[in-house]
Order: sequence, then structure tokens, then C-alpha cells
Amino acid sequence: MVFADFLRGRRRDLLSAQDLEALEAAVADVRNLPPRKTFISRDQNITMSTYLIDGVMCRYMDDRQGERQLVAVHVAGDFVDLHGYPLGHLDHDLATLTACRVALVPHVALDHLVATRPALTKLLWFSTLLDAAMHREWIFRLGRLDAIARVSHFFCETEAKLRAIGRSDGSHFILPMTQADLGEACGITSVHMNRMLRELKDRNLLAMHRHDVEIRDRKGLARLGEFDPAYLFLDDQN
Amino acid sequence: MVFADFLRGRRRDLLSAQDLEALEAAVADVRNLPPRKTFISRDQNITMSTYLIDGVMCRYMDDRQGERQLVAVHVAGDFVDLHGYPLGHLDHDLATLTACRVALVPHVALDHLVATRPALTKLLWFSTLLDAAMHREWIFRLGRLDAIARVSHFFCETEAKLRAIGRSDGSHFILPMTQADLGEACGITSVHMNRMLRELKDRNLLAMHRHDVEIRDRKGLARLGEFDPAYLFLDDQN
DNA sequence: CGCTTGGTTGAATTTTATCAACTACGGTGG
DNA sequence: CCACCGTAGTTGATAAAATTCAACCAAGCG
Repeated sequence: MVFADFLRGRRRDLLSAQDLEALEAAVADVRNLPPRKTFISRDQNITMSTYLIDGVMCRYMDDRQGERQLVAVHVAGDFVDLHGYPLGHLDHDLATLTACRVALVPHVALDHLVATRPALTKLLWFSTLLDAAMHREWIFRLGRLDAIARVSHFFCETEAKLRAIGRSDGSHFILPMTQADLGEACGITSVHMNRMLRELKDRNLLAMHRHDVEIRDRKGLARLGEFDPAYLFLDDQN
Repeated sequence: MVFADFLRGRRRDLLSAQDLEALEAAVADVRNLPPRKTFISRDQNITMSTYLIDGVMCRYMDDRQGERQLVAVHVAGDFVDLHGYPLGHLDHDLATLTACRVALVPHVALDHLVATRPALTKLLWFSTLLDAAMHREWIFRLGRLDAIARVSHFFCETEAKLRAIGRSDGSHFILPMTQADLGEACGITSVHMNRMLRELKDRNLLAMHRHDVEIRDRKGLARLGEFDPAYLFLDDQN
């Protein structure tokens, strides 16, 4: 069962048993990837899409000096580059953060699904638009929030996503990102990220040791980060 | 002919005559909207999607103090909130900048198209993912570029989009946005936007009077803004 | 043990926001 | 026709936020 976490916590009930079966049948290959490895580069032609079974991946773009800007962080259950199917190629790079297990689905198989399974098609489309909704929230975060609020917002989002797939109990989770990675996600330097993390700890909102994140005050963190999970389209989850 | 500019400059040839006809038949209503009016608010349930026939619209989110962050600017030919079809509701507001002419397409009609026209479905999906690609570029812009580069990048993007639909000749176009609007798009204050526009003029890159934009050095502007139009998925256009 | 990576700290500098005036200009009403 | 008004744009001074640079510490690994 490859797609166990697909849309988990998000309209999973709309995925009929037959559609799920068809989706499983579309998988051409399952692969294990090493950590910190770029799996797909921008502009390379792609004929398959990558579904993340387990692990953490990210998508990023480089500026002229080679500095990264993360545009998305992906966890188990994410159809990471399904958007490459209608687009034909990616406009960014895709890399692993941890060791990952991924399933590859050929675009020709997706063509078949689109031609025969409208309900599934709409759900696949939906899943790509979830990413777009998160993109918008990242724009908001970078455009309107200061550093401390950006970091708070990022952790709130990440916690909510992990909780939806059972990888967070609401106050504790593993996030395999360095402070430099976090800075690349939030548009600040790693030095400043370090100071912001300390401030969050001082304010008793959040503490991170290595890759262990402890949310000490979720309400307070959400207030500071102006976080409202509506854009994640989760089934309920307060 | 409502969809004359749809996908213009971008795989328009993949849209068959029959599919186009079916799309035209799906339009339930055509409306004229006044300028500077919020047309759809976040969280309101929507049953139709909005295609922009002519005019300029924007999508935005408010922070807690009510300050706006634009997340997209739309021009003729954009299926502005097609993503609301799979999502069910919007996570942001949609407003006009100028007076606009829009076509409304009921989601039930889209359901019918998805069930019967796979090629059209894929193109509609594609068009929503173009927006996602632009979102990513906006994330990059806000996360990695300083103010002057952000502004340059924004103008490069806008010029390229307008050129694709014949609203720019490469050096001159109309952009009905105030300096405050531009600031809300680029994540800077209107005061700072004013200074950046002056600097662009001083550097002989771009001059804007009222809503008249004159690109004086497109190459230079693109270099400064680290702009590469690949993410716009245009047919050619250097 | 020494090396590398990630994290921490302080000081100086740069960038951008904020605040407060003030100007230019296109309507509108008298 | 002109005075007035509101919006958009402009400018300078000051303050706040974040970067940069340079050093140093700590842990994990060969």
C-alpha cells in the first residue's frame, strides 16, 4: 500500500476504493533515496511524477549567488511533483532532506487515469492546488511578517501538516532541518534564525534541540505567526 | 468569443476547436465589474469560477493590521479563480484593480467537462499550475531579493505576461497600479517603492508615469531582478 | 585526535520602515 | 471658471530590523 498517507486528514473519504486501486496500479517503481540529494533538477524533461511514501523532501530555487530559497517542504503522503505532469517540466529543483522512500508514477499512466476517472482526477488536481495554497501563505509570510513571526508561522504550518499524518502529537515532532535550512525557508540568514529560535525559547513558545521540536505554547505561537490553518484544507483539526 | 485570450501565447494550440466550444458553452454569465472592488471574499462558498475577459484583477491576503499582501495580479485571459473549483472555497480575496469584464463558469459545468474532456481538463489543470509556478517565483522574489531587485523582477514578469497577450510591445505598457499597490505586491512600503522607482529611473532601466510603464533597458532590468521567464511557460518569447 | 558541520555570540554596517511634512494633480461643486 | 478636496506621489530625518563578518564552541565521526 503505497498511498496510505495520500490526502490523509484531507478529503481522503472522497477517494473511492476503486480509484485508490487504480492509483496504486499506476505506480511503476518504488525507490529509496539518500538524504540531502537533489533528485530532480529544473528544466530536465520529466516523464514521471514522484510520490513521497516516507521521509522529508524540499523544493527550492537558487539565486544568482547560489543561495537557496525553499519554496516547499514535503512530508509523507505528498505527491511532490505531480504538478510536473500538466507542466511537463519543473521550474525548480527537488531534493531530499532525509533518506526517502518514493513511488514513481509515469505520466502516461496519469493520462489514462485522467481519461477514465474524473473523481480521482479532481482529487489529484486538488492535491496540486493544496501546494499552491501553501505557496500563497509563504508569499504572505515573506511579504508581511517580520522574522520572528515568519519562523512562528513556519513551525505552525509544519506542525499542522505533520499532525494530519500522525507525525506530531500537537506538542512534539521531528523536523530534520538545520537552522540554515530553516533560514532558507523563511528568507532570513542562519545567524538570524539562530537568534529567532532563541527568542522563541525565551518567550516560552517553542524549543528546538537538534531536530526535536517542542511546541510549548501553540496558541501563542499561532498568534505571533498570524497562523490560521484554513488554507491547509484539513478535515477538522481546530 | 469569451475565451479569445485563454492560454494565448501558451500551448493555445492544444486547445481543440471542440474543447474551446465546450468551454464557451459552459459560461453561465458575463458581467462588468467596477474598479477597486472585492469580488470574492475568502471563506465564502463558491459555486462558480471567474474568467477574466478584460481588465486587471488581483488576489490578496490581509495581515492582522489589515495590511494587504498581493499574491497574484491577473490580466485578460486568466482563469482567475479556477482553483476554487477543486478547492471549494478560496483562501484569499479576489478584487478588481480596473473595471473588468468577467465570465462566470459554474462548477457543475466544469464537472461535466472533467468527466467528458480529458485534454481540456489537463489544460485547465495546467492553467491553475501556471499560477502556482508564479507563486513560487514570488516566494523566491520575496525571500531572496532586495527591494530594488524585487521591483525589477515584478516589472519583468508583468511585462512578459502582457506581451504574451499583446498588451505590451516590449518597451511600453499600461499597468493600472499605484505605488502603494506595487508595494503590496513586492512586500515593501509605498514610500520605499517610490524610492526604488526613482532609482530605476536614475539607472535608466525603467520609468513609470501614472500608469504608463516604459522599459528602457529590459536586459538590464532582468539582470537586476534575476528574472528568467522560463517559469511562465510561454511558447517562445526570448 | 583532528576535522567537519552545525550552532552561538558580539560588533559594525546596511537595508528598510516609520513618521511627518509637503507637492502635484484630477475631479467636483459652487 | 476657479477654489477646494482627496488621492497619489515625493522628500528628509530617525529608528528598527536584519545582514555581514569574524570568531568561537560543541558534537559526531573518521
